[in-house]
Amino acid sequence: MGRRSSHTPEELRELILNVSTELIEHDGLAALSARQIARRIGYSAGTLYNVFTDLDDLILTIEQRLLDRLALRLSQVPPSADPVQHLSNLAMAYLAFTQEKPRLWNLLFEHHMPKGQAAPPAFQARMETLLNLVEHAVQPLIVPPDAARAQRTARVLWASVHGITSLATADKLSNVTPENAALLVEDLVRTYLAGLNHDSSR
Amino acid sequence: MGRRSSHTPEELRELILNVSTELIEHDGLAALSARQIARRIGYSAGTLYNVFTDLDDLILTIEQRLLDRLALRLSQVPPSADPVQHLSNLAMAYLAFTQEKPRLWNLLFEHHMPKGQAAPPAFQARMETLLNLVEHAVQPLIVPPDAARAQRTARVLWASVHGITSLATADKLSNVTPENAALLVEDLVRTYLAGLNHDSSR
DNA sequence: ACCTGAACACCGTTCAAGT
DNA sequence: ACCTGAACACCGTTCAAGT
Repeated sequence: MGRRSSHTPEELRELILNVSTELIEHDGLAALSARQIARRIGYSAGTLYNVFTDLDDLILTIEQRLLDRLALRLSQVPPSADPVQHLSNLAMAYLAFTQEKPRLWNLLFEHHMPKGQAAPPAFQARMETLLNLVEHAVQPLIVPPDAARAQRTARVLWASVHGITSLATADKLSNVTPENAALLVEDLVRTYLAGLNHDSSR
Repeated sequence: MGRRSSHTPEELRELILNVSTELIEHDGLAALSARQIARRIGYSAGTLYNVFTDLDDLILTIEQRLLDRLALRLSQVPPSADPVQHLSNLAMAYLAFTQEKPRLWNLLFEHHMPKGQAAPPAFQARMETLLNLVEHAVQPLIVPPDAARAQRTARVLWASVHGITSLATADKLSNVTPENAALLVEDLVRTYLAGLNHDSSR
């Protein structure tokens, strides 16, 4: 039928991303299909391939936007005089963010790169940004200052909070539910941080 | 063509489970398909549905076997006089187990129940068994004894170690890799446990 | 009783042909 | 330049028909 031109390329791209995001949040990654997206935006499936190289490309774009939104959210957490309180606030903001659209957030961990392929640099850069935020918040608690230890601490915290939130969302672990995830995250952060300067193995 | 009878029902069931496990470990859950399994076992796809109600049923069976093997492995961790050391050993055994067949282990978190459906009781029972093992190991560290606190502590530990191992496997978080996952797990367990009796918020 | 093969309603991706 | 529709090689699942 030739050009329809009812949308600019940018509009079309947004349209595809929005519809895809809705599909994922509503029914999970498994419900996402090129043909389904096409149906909803009123184009043929082939058109998707003018805008994205393939579904992986589309999905990675959604993931990156999600990370950007999380970074924005975390950067808005008000500073706190007490570093422990600040880290707790960050963890809670993270938890709240993931629980707003749990299926969408889950996308980050359901979706895997093909084979041994690593995530693209743009993706990793966003992860770095988020980790740096945590690392910075952790610094004051590492005495004497130790860059390597701060790095490790930030990663342990990040991964642990991720573990709690993702199990809570999946509802596979008894008593690890969305309802008490906050309790567990709070426990983790406060107890782990309390242990930082009392660890006999340090 | 009618009955082939070259396998007893039990043999057929094992055959399907084994081939499926290999497919998942080799290429991930996405590579598992009824037709692919059928091809490899030399039956038609329809036969799978004589043995399992659907692919979800098959996958859940594999997951339960996996949890059984992990429970066996953890139960073989030699007792240790020091509770912290024992929990560290358990965490390391868990980590080692997940890294032996990372894609297979990932199945537990890639695969989701349809809609708001919960995991079947048999699945949850196995999870309980594993958690009880950790809970038991945690008891000596909770003074004075407090059942609720021990439960929470065990869940926080479990979910946190899960978070580290799963991020390490997915290779999405910089410096959280299979190579240094052990370092991070060790850090988490020792620091968190050190904080148990030094947490000012307790 | 057990198994097959065709059928149905789906996929992702490509690309010649149309405007 | 942009888009379509057909084509190709796949899916999960069901079920009449065969032995």
